[in-house]
Amino acid sequence: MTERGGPRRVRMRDVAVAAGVSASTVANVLSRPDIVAPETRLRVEQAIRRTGFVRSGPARQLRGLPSPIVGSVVLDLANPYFAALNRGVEDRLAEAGCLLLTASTDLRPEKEGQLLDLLQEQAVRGIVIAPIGSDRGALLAASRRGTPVVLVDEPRSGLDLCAAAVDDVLGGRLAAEHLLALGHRRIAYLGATVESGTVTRRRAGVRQAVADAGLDPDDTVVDLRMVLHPPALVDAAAGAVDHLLALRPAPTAVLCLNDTAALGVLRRLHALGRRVPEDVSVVGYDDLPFAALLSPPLTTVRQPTYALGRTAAGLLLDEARPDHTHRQVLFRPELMVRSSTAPPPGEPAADPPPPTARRERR
Amino acid sequence: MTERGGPRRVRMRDVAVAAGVSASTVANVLSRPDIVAPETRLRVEQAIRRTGFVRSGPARQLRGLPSPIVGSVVLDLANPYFAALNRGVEDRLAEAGCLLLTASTDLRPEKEGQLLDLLQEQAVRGIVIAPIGSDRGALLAASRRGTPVVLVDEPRSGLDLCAAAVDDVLGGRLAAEHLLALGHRRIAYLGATVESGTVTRRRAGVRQAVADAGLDPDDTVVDLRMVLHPPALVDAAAGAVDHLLALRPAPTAVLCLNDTAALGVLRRLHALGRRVPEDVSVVGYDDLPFAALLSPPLTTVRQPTYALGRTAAGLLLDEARPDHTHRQVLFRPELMVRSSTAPPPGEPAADPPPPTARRERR
DNA sequence: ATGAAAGCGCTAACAA
DNA sequence: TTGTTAGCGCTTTCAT
Repeated sequence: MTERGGPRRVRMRDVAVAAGVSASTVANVLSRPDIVAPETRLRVEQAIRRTGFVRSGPARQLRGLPSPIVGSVVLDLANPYFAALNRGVEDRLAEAGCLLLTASTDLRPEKEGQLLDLLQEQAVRGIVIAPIGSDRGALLAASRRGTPVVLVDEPRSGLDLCAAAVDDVLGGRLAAEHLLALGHRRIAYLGATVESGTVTRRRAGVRQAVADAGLDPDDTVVDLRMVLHPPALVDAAAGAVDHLLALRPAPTAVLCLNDTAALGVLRRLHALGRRVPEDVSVVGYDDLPFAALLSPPLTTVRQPTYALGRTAAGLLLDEARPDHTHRQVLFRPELMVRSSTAPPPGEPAADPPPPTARRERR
Repeated sequence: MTERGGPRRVRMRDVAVAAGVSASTVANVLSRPDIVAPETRLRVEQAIRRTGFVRSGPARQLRGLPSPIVGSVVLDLANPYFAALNRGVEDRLAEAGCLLLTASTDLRPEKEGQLLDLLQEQAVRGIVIAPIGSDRGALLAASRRGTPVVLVDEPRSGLDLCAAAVDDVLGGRLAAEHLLALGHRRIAYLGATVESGTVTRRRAGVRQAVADAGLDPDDTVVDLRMVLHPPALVDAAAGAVDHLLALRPAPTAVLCLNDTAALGVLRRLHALGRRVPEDVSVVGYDDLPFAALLSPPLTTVRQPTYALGRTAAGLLLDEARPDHTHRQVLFRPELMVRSSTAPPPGEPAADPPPPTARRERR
């Protein structure tokens, strides 16, 4: 139908011939138009358009020019949290003319390792990664070999890398302090058997808050761990509710690893006829757009997701500068108190929320 | 601290020297290990590990090997619909050892054009695109020049390209038929001033259904169009509610362009003290995970989002086969009837929903 | 202002 | 079984 024999890619040479000049002149028109005679330039530009020439990125990279591609490795791009984070990264990079190549690890360290190799093979400009494996060695090695690596959602912990993270321990503390102030003394923390560092650190924050309140974390905090992956997170969370309700003494509140899990928890509690927050209090994490509109509106911890992504990208771009030094940017999470939390059953009126909390304006 | 003068990338030559062989032997160890003497192979493999060698993708591409990178161009990756779609694309590609490079157009045709150029410049293996501009010429040109292009969320319409799409007209029809059967005779369609083809086609489906019911679409369907971009979608949708309520005669139902917009509509209606569905019925689109958990649970149109992404990726991978012929895969949307829709105020009991609808199991 | 030439790191055909 | 060689398409001196 169209030309036979596979559409040969148009090269600079072809344009040169079409314009009656040499290849280097074509190159000059593209890279330093000012040093080409206006009339020649015009001829070349027309030839470029006429032939549909697109220059070859791979060839340019081979010549030593930097790739415009940055890699992003997240836990799961279908998770709205990472989607928003990634959008922040993408936007900041776009301002620098860069593109973002994203892949999900599904919390599997071996997949993370493969992706890291693949990205280095592509000679990307750098990598933004929310790591799951504990193998920081591979990250350090990549960085040392010339592929800058920026941690996101994970603190620097003394590593020779840049990092953009949220204070997860604080996030856990804020949520726990809120529940403790309401009078809860038996709190479930819904995590997973395989979970990211963020989730683990928040649990530590919860336990800290409990200890600071003079209570024993081992008595007060109940560890609930979902087995993920075959079931979708929201369903696994729903399933966890049955375990929760079977516990004795029964927890009066659940802290969920994120809003999506809270969604599943609410669904199952509704289905079982338990009232939220009268019978059980539920707290989410992330403050996704839908959190404020669930029934009841979800108390949750807000993270500056998009800004986090932008910041990580900014740190990565900065690595190209000669005077760059690795650094960490740490954001603060914020408790959003809504209607899914209340004093436990049989408790008098609540204390006021702690000063760090923000009660939502209408 | 580490080596001085920038960490020079390790090349095949370096490995060859370290192993005391030639570069081609190293290449052979990597590409056809079986033709290398076991003992030599071992020496080379050790040298590879010792030196931290990573082969150069750009150089391989220049030699004519295909890039493992596929480009994905969506309207907005922060939109959970596209995030899920993209995850489908990513997973299918991963099975073929490919990586996905995603960028958002924000519904801006000029950004779409730039991205297309950038991706072709990178000599990606192919492009999956949810197009916004009407400039199919650029897509066709890219395809003809050797970068396969697969349309997603957009029908083929006779173009010489593959496409994976959902029947949007049908989706609009289903939603409208449901409302008509409930007795609604004045229905608002909440779209945008700049909207994707999907949204436009659904409106057409709505009008068709109305016409088929013997009513005049111009009287029955009210066009509500949000100005997007400065305000986030959910806020813009909330704002549109005020316009909606000012209309005379007032619509008794709103069809929203997606679930996120429906979120905003519900929020504002609640804030204004209107009851859903008693005063106004609301219908979303996409059936995102939170839709079933809003108050009230949202009637919406489900799309096979993840499958759509997988299919698109599959079509793209198929383009590499010599006997490939372009084709379209069309999915059917499905109406999910929940509690945000009911007969209009002052209407007797509802007719049963049309046979295409699915009433959710508890 | 333009062109000739070298070479980036790799692969594949061919020679040894 | 291993090594030699000739480019892939481009950028960049360095002539002209």
